[in-house]
Amino acid sequence: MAAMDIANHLRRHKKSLTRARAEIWHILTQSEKPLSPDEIHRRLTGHKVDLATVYRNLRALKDIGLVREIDLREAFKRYEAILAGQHVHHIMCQVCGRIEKVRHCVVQDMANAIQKESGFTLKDHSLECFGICPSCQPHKTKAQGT
Amino acid sequence: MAAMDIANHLRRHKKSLTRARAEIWHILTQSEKPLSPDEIHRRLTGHKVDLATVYRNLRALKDIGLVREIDLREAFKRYEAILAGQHVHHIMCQVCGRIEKVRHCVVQDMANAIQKESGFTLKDHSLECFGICPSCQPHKTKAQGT
DNA sequence: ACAAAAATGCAAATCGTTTGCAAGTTAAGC
DNA sequence: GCTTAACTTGCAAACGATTTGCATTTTTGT
Repeated sequence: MAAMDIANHLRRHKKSLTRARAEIWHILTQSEKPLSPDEIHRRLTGHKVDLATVYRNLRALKDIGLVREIDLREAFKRYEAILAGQHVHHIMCQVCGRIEKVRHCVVQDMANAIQKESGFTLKDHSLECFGICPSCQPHKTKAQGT
Repeated sequence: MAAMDIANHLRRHKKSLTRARAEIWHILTQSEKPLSPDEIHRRLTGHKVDLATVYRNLRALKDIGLVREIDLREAFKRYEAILAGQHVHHIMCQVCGRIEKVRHCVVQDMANAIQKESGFTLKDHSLECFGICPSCQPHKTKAQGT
């Protein structure tokens, strides 16, 4: 999704390109990691934008495919801009909380196996990883479910 | 985790094997799919157990590795018993909500790639799939982020 | 059986997120 | 540019899942 296209993309879905929307989109595209609604809200600099508006816009952007919602087992969800159809997963350090992107993904390889095993057609998936980042090694952490 | 071992496992962690705990564990081991705290609560038949107690026990069981917490993009989390070190993922039908297990998992194959790419050591991951189950084909659904 | 530790019920509190509504902003056509 | 309909926003209240304080009850280890 090129930055230029956002206005058209919104228009196609009968959505307006509002100041809040533009600012939120800009913040997301500039961030190296997915952000929580609250983090986004705190980064808004211009005119006052209500947190409820941030939530409403994140949902709107998600609904039309501009934004991805990510669950890293925190108390809240995170959001990131979907750029150029990229397929991204994340790995979060269980010690320091650092979040990085993981571009390698083998899940599509599972599609056939899943199709055979369950008869489901795979449409989408969430894959989030947890581990220990280089600077936190060799800490130990408690086991977690998968 | 053999059913027999639960008492010992709890004892090792200074936890008691209470009636509520035993009942919740039984319900989880008998379920074919992960259950929400509320579903578990409603399935409790014996003496009255408060919903808060269900939450406290699920957390306790999760903390000592007997239970796995699962996020299927619903408003709540689901929980399932971890039996015999099984490694399980899930696929939920985007049309009817049916949930099935997916035993095939290729994520471990990603470990090396992730290690190289980010320097993280992979400790754990969440992989939940969404698609269309056999009886709901060939419905169409809106796209979702990954 | 006892004392100490752990768990429970109940009610209130949290906290992320959503919603109703009146007022403000944006889009589309003229 | 102006006008109206459609879409958004701020604000406050509502929500729903989950958590917590505390007095009481149950379980544990001896």
